[in-house]
Amino acid sequence: MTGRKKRVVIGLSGGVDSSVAARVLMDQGYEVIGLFMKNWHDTTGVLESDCPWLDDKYDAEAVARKLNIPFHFVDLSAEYRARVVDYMFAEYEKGRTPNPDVLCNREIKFDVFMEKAFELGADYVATGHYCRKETIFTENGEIHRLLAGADGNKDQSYFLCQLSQKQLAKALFPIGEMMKPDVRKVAGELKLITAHKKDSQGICFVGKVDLPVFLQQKLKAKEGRVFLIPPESELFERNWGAVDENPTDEVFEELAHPYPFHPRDGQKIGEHNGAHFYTIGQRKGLDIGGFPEPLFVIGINVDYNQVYVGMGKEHPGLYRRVLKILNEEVHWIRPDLALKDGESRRLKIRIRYRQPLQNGILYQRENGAFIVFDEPQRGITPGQFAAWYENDELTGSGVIS
RNA sequence: GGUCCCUUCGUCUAACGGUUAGGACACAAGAUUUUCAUUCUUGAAAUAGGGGUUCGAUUCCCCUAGGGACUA
Repeated sequence: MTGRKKRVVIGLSGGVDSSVAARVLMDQGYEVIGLFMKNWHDTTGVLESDCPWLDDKYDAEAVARKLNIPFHFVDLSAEYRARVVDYMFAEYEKGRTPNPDVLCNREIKFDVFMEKAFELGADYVATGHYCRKETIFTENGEIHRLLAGADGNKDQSYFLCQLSQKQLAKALFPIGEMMKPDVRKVAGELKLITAHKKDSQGICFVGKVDLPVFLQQKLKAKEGRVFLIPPESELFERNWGAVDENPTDEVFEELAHPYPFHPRDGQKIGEHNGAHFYTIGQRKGLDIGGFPEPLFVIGINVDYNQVYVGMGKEHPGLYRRVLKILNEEVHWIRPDLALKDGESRRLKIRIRYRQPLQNGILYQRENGAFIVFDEPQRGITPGQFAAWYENDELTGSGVIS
């Protein structure tokens, strides 16, 4: 069983994190191979650089050379478009707000890319994510735990919330124990070209985009109306407390439902360019001024092409205590910890990247899973992922309905 | 048709005859952020037009262009 070194393919992105991750693997005694993937080249709606992927490839290659590891290149553009970008368009078209990067990890990095890595003889696939994996052994076999990164400020476990045990089994996260400043420091000491490169932002592989422009490749703009809903609307008179004691399925369903706005609930205050370009909680881009406090999107209806807004950051339309996840969209990274119908468990949840973990209870019912937060949550947005943690372990996630 | 009252950044508005004409929202640019958002900082931006009176006019007066439950 000894002898040959374990071979790891590291996804070199051309950034600092994966660069240092490669080095860490070498220090840990693995045979390391760098593999760069090209996933996107279209620049429609992309701000900044015209050809970012080529710059990144150059940097990744330079890093591989510096570390003296083999470098390979793979073009996954077709798969990325089919499994990430098309999903994005489809979700926005339905009036939901997708998280392409979560899909990118599930469908590309830890699927198609992983397959390519295996073709190179890999035992494991590594990435520069700030998160940790721990494997425990039980009588039922190995169980892989996805843990938050040691650097609480950079923890990226959220983006991996849709991974499976099978994917996790082959994954390594070399920098999960490190703090970001230390990663940069190491890169500097190694004189890696990526040492002082700015962290990437925006959609992974695509970059920072002007979303309406990007989406207009596929979704057409069409003028619709914007309605202002007063905070005292009866729509907000929900008895949130009902969910704290023996809630029925009806109570769950009612409280987890987005507010059903209708034009008669408010007044028309402007026009927009397509309801599917907006998301819950959004402030910028409405182009409606003159109100004493900012307006936030509190609802969108793509069937009637309507956008509903509320004034002020405390508007009740921005808050809810309950969300629903369809049964088929409940995903347990730890199937062994999955709740059975009728069960519930107290845990911590976040509904977007970098949101501080929130206390709440997950209820598994016959008609779906429901998360009840201790405190009302701002901007619960259909299409986004709710990820739940038990201590510092991400045990499951699901798409918000 | 008469006697009145209004007119300031894109919008809503503030300014004893003396201010770099202020603020909020919107917008823009940066910062933060491997989703979408949020948040933070900075910036650009106006006295309807024309005449007066005053050392000095957004402010007072007079004319031309847009709104008001007094008038057979």
